[in-house]
Amino acid sequence: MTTRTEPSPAKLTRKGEQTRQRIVSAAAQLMFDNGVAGTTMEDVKAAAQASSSQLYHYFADKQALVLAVIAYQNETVVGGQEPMLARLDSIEGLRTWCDFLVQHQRTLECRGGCPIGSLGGELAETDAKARVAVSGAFLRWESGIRGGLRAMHERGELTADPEDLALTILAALQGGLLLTQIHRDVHPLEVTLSAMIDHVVAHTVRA
Amino acid sequence: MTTRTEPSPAKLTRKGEQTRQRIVSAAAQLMFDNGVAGTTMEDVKAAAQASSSQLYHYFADKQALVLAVIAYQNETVVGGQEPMLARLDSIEGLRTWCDFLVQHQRTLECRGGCPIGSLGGELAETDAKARVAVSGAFLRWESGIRGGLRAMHERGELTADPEDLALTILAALQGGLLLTQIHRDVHPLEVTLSAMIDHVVAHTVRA
DNA sequence: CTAAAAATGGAATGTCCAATCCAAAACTGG
DNA sequence: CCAGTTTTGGATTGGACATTCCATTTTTAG
Repeated sequence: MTTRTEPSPAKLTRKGEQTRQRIVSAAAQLMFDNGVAGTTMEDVKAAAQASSSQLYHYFADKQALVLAVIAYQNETVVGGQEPMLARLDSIEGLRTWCDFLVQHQRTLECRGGCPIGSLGGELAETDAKARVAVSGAFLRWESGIRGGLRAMHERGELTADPEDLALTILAALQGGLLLTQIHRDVHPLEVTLSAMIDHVVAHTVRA
Repeated sequence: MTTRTEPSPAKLTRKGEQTRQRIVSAAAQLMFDNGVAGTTMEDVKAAAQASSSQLYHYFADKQALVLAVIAYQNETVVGGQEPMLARLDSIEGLRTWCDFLVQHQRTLECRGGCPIGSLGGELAETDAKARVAVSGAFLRWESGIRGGLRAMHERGELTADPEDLALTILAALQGGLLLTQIHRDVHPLEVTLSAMIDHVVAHTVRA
């Protein structure tokens, strides 16, 4: 017998799937722009061009929608970066990734911070499920970073512990993003990531 | 003529000052525990043993109370750390500070994250005044860290730029705190701060 | 083609909560 | 001690917002 832990709404038509997606991505955008508390179900309804029935047909309540948004950002943000993370097995790849992150913040005018970190910070103390979901997203992200570093390590180019290094880089990124968001200035992110590159280089032996 | 930018409630009796303080510190604790959105004025009323009249006598609205809480945490958290930050002019002092931060998180069972960073993350996109206030608190914090590093630099013990280093350390601390909060595990903070110490040491010439 | 299941429309409900108001009490300065 | 100011009590209000409900339309599967 299979234990049904998830109250998944059974079947989902193609159309249903589309509507659900429309709701989730609209909610994700709104929550990125205005925070979870700053986003009402009415806002989501309007942005997704949906009705109350639709919202509550696909999601039991707002919390369920929030969980779906976290999963969505996990896929979008972390998943979307994985190709680039796969090239983190060289200083060159690391530089490319950092440049991308800084450039992305410039594009956003330093608004919103990290889509995942922001959700985590806002929900950690009020929604245990959300906290765990964000935790999972961070683990996946960390794992992506670790992959390349591990390769460098196994090739003997990196002397430091790839595990610790990956965790440090993710933390520095999160902190840099937060300061950049608060100050509305990319400088903190630039300096912090630059220091991380420096830090990795310091533990690298010449090619 | 003096421009009155602040709608400060003019005179404040000793008793009034006490009541105000009681409200702010109760609100600060609640907002640390449950977030701003998760804290209602009723909660504050109950915790501070105050009435509606009192809340709205001392604060125009919830946003004004939030600003007061940010100022309070600025004093409490950053101000409270300044004695320790003053000793950041040696690796020894840096280690002591980091140990304190980690130990503090252990005491809190990794709950709440950074009292200032959390407020910033939650409010940055919805309350411009709050964002600026948090920005100020971070600048003060950064300045505190920078002081000691600058001393080391001027003594010729530190080769790296104290400005950039201070910013990096603050970012790493914030990121480490966030990950520690989300994962409910001090490990991320420990590893990250440890890497920062390592990073500073790498730019230090022997005594 | 038809019955069951899924998707949708849209009004309605009830709760929560920030903010207001009218007095009354306590305190301050002269 | 007295007039003015500050502080407090506590009921009330008005709106925002999550959620529910019932009817209707659309889609799926056999």
